[in-house]
Amino acid sequence: MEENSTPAKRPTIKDIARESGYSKTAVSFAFNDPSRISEKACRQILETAERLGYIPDPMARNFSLRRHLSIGFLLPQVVQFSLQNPYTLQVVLGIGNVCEKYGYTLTLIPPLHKSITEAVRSAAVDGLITMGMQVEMEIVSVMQTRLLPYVTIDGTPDAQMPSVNIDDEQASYEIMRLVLEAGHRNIVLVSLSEDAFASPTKAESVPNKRMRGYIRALSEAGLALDPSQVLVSECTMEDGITIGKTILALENRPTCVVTMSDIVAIGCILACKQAGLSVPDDISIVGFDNIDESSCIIPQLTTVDQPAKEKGRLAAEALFKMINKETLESVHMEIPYRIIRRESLKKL
Amino acid sequence: MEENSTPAKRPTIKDIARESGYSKTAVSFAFNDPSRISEKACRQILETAERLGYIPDPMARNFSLRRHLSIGFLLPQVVQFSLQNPYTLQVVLGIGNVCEKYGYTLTLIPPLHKSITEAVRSAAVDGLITMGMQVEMEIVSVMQTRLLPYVTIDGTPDAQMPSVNIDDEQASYEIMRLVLEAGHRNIVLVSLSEDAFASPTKAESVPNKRMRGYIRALSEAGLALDPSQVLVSECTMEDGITIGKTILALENRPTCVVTMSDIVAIGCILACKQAGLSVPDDISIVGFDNIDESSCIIPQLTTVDQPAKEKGRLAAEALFKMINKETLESVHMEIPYRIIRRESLKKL
DNA sequence: CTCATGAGGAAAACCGGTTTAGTATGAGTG
DNA sequence: CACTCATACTAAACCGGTTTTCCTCATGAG
Repeated sequence: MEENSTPAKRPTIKDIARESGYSKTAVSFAFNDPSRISEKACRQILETAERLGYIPDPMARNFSLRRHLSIGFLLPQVVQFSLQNPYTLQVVLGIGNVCEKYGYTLTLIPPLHKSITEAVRSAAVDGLITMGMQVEMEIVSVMQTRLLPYVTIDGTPDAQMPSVNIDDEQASYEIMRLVLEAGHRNIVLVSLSEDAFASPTKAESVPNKRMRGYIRALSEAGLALDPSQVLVSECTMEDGITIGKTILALENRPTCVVTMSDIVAIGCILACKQAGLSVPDDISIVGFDNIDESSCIIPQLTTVDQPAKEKGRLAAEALFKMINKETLESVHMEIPYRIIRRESLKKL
Repeated sequence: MEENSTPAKRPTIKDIARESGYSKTAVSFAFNDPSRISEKACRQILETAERLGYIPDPMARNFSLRRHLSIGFLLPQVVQFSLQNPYTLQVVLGIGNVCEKYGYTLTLIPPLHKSITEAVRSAAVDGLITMGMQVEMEIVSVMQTRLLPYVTIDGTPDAQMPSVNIDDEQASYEIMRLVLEAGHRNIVLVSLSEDAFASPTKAESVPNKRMRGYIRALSEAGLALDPSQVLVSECTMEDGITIGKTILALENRPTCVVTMSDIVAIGCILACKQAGLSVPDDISIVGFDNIDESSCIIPQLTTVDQPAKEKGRLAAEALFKMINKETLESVHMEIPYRIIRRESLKKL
């Protein structure tokens, strides 16, 4: 207010020190530990600060204290897709609740123009939660070099890689058995495209684990998997619709479509409805995740229930333990899932 | 790797300078502006950095460069509620897309234990987007004192308050006219509770503007508004269900419920379904926002379509203009809305 | 009276980068 | 040959806080 000619500059701790007649140290104490100075000094300093409009620079504080008070969530896809997938959203919610509890903010980190690697190099956070990460990835070594704590959800458990997962292979095996027991033999599988974090060896990626589960059930039933039975989809409803149309156009239309994501499954259902087909009378559809929408849509979706919010919560709690140095070793959490049988799978 | 006995410390620019035989300045140039040094020096420095596992500290860089490379979104409620409301989520998506474009991260800022004021004081961001903010609020003066650019969505336009809005009063007026034209006279209004940012004078808050629109339409039809006709709800589906039950228990059950939020309206619909009542045959329900779910639910919801993602986009674009000092004055954007007439409103 | 103690506060180092100001060297120029 | 200029580099200041170290002085105990 006083200095209205200059382009407006915030007062610093030094200004308050000078103006109040005390030292920088005293000003710092007035804000952080008033017991260290006299009441009179504290009062005068705070009054001066108020008068000059001084608010301690958060960046300078955090820099000095070597902390960010924020944890990062590395978006698996562009913002749009990531948050539009209810499964991912629930994960974010779980993380966010924990952040709230600890008084931290949650930084959403989109893959930058540059690259994900660059995003991780420059991320201003105390720890990072990622989805679908595997040890071989470049960003892992970046996080390690930065000594940045991290936890991955739906990634590959490893000594170097704290993780939160369900038993994807077993869950997939079980739901495929359900499909087979319902009498289906002509089945199309819809896998998920490995997203942003492309990796050389994806043997242990979630889509691969699930695929192994499917295949195991199929081969126990004496069925081999023909590559033409497998399609790949982005994890979006739009892509689910596209895939649905593709499937309906197949000359040998399957009796059941097994997807790795409810949001894709719902896309398929919509495609069927648009084509005038009935689910499950004309074609059965199976999902994965059990998002809220899956119990609302008609027909209700047969799927694997996995507690997304809980995954986020556990990952975040583990991350905070690491940030606070309460944990030294890499923890691996495997949480329960449930097979949910509903209308979209019909007995032949 | 070399120093495995000590508790692991990251090398700093000074270490690289010493180890490579060049100065800190040279190391800085090697990473930021290689043209300023010789190729040989650059090569040696980068090689040393690689060998020692040096990654420039983002915090120190940002501090030195006086920037955060992140913008903040002040959550209007706890994380859980904010992101579970599809309207808010779309706003976040719109903001996120712009952040992505500019290579910024998006920091979600929950109201801290401390207080929202404390959260804003210590937010490590280059600018802030808020919802429902009004000039009188304490956080506004904090942002001004911090010289932190900000834009509010669904807040009160003001010389001090850049904003993105629709014409809430007119939209509400129009949808209420629709209700009245359909013959309804026994109407209950469900307003929204003013959230976290309590304010002394809320004359211009969005709920109040909408209420004015409703009242104008009502009085034009010769109807006065009895306070008992107005209920207040949190902006969550759960609270919508509760409100719905409350309404159904009224002795003089209304023929139409007009809400200020689709998510609340959907809650009411669910409450009606649970009670075995038909919407709209037994009771009509009207919403606001036109979230995606509103066109999926049965009955489809009569509502006001407002472009949530676009609101987020515009707010973020304006904010970046302010951050980059391209705009000096406070901008106010008012964008179009559309009245959407669908099944949930029945003609009497 | 002497000495230990503790309170209150200041000076300076520190966090890890960027940037300004300045130096040494060698090439080009009239 | 003296002068200018560009190149390649360094030292030191700087960003705005926190924290360590140290000084001074008043107080109370022995």
